[in-house]
Amino acid sequence: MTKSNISIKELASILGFSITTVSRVLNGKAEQYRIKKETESKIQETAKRLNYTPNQFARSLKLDKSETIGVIVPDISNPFFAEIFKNIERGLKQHGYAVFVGDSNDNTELEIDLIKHFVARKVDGLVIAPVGISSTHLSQVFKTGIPLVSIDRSFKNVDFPAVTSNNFDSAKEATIELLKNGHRNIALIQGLNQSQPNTDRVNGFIQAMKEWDIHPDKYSIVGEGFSIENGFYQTDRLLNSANPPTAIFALSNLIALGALKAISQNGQTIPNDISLLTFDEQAYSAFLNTPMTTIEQNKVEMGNMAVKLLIDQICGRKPKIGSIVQIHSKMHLRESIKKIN
Amino acid sequence: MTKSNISIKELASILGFSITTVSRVLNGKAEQYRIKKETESKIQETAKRLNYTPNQFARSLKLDKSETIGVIVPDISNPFFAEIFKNIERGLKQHGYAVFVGDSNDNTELEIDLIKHFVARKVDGLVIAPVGISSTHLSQVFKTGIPLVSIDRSFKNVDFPAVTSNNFDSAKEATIELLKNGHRNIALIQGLNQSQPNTDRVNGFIQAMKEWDIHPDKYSIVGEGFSIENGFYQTDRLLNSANPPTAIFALSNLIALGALKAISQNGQTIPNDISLLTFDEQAYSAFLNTPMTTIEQNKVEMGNMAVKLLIDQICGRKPKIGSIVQIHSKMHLRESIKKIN
DNA sequence: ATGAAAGCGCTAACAG
DNA sequence: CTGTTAGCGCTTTCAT
Repeated sequence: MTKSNISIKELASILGFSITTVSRVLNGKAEQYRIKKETESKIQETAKRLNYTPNQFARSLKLDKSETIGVIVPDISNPFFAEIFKNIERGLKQHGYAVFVGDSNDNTELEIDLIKHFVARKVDGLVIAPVGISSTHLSQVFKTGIPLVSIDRSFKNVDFPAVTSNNFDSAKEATIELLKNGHRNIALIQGLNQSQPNTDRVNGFIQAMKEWDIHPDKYSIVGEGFSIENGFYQTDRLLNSANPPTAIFALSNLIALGALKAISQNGQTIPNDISLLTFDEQAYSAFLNTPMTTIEQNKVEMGNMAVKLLIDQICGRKPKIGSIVQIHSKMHLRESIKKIN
Repeated sequence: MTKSNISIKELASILGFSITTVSRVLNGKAEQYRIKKETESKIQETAKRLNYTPNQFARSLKLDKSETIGVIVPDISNPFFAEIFKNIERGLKQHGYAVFVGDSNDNTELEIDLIKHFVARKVDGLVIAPVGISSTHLSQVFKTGIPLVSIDRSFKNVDFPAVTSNNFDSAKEATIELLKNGHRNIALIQGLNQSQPNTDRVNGFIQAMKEWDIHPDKYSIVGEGFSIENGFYQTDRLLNSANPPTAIFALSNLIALGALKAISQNGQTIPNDISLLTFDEQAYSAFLNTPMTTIEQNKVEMGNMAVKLLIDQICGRKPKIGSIVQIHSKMHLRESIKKIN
């Protein structure tokens, strides 16, 4: 239904030049084909005056590329993904791409569906924050030759590049912060088991404990999802257990929110009764009654790197097999950790 | 660079039918052209087997429509817009559209730019959460025949439809809640002056005051932006003024966050020292030290309605001039308002 | 019940 | 320095 604009053909006939010449000028190839300066400026000027815009479909059909990228996230209403996305969109736009978004709603079927959809529309590349654990569908598209980068989550034994946070190191660093403050009986509330970021974080936690010679009997690892409910349930259970922890390490902001609720319902306060530390800096983190110590993933860098890795592929620079770029996170030390002896 | 799929031409030659026949079957027009059942099923079957997918560009070029919608938001990392967007994307996908997103970064120039970009890509329609106060560029595209609906903000004297919250009514209702609890000296901290939602909310507030016969000298309206900084600055000022308010009504979640900080820095607590009420329900609203009373806009309904209004236009149902659909908001009464006498 | 052929708007190989 | 022309993959008018 879009109102049809002027075509290159009409433009040519109005100007009295051939289609080719017009096309060349409009594609910045005047120099290359030694087109007269006068001709060039005349064409440029009339094109502008008549508000000529090239028909993308004809272009894409001819060139077999769309100048379009598909981005898929598990949940765009999650600020973490929204912020990453914002940076990806900005970067891609600067490179002249329009971006399709799909929200997979944390559902692999939907993710596969979206990929097909985008492939049918001949996107020049794909940036995907994958739902989960399986990656075969991703390898499949990548093998058909579509540039691809995965973000937030990576996979083993896979050809396409990924950008993630340094989950292992930052979890370890955060744990050490707890240890330095005298905590030993620490409870880690984890997110989705088996997902790569969760595994890395858990391993970082365990490594710190190992290095400080804390016996596994001393601490606990519980939980099974990045949700408020999981955070609430586990914290409530921990607080009412025989040997409640002195500190809780939550692996996501939602888990922390659930923990907050359980702590307050149990009549306890942070950090007097219990210390709390969490992944994911949020706008409100510093504004909670007790400003929260958090680990902030660098969403700007992650987005930028994803764009770079994608553009590299599009320009024919093949990624090193299994290349995973880790972006450094940053800890915000605030008042939710109590020093004990 | 996308790996070229099989074309209708190849398909035809493999099958031994003409391109025309194949095209007809694949477009579900077998019946209409009385194509033999046998022929039809043979074509369908091979198409599926060879994994044929039509080339969208060729289709779009021929049909002059893209089955694509452009959506523009001022800030996708703002959960309010992200959630609305999520619903829009879902609805549009169900109608077979792919959706381009643009983030205007609260900048009208960028918004105009994105519109041009999307128009050049011949989107079949546009959903825009406009940055601001001017709407001439919107009227312009709409006049060229591109279906358009604006969301969150509406404009006067404009032909395209809009969906917003019932800002006036919900602000009035919220104010009355404060009044019923005995508050008179209320400070309203507003957002972007002159923007339609802000104006409506301020007017709702004033109307409530009028109906309760509260003289304008009693209350105050301050502030000039939907930001944390504005919330902090104004609250700090109010708390240290000669006649501090007993309640603050914040017109956005960010303003409330700033207020929270100022209140805590001044050594005061909610609701003992001061009551607080705010627009925008957030994941953390109920988890703050004092669970916050909020006004939640119905983002699901807003998104769905925007999709409906757009599809209506695409299907040729012209919108009533100046039609603005208002979606009802909902108040969450929690513990941040103190009853005083 | 099926096909031939034109044409959507553009680029690029080939031809001066 | 500029032009002619083929063809990208599809839909559709006109023929048969």
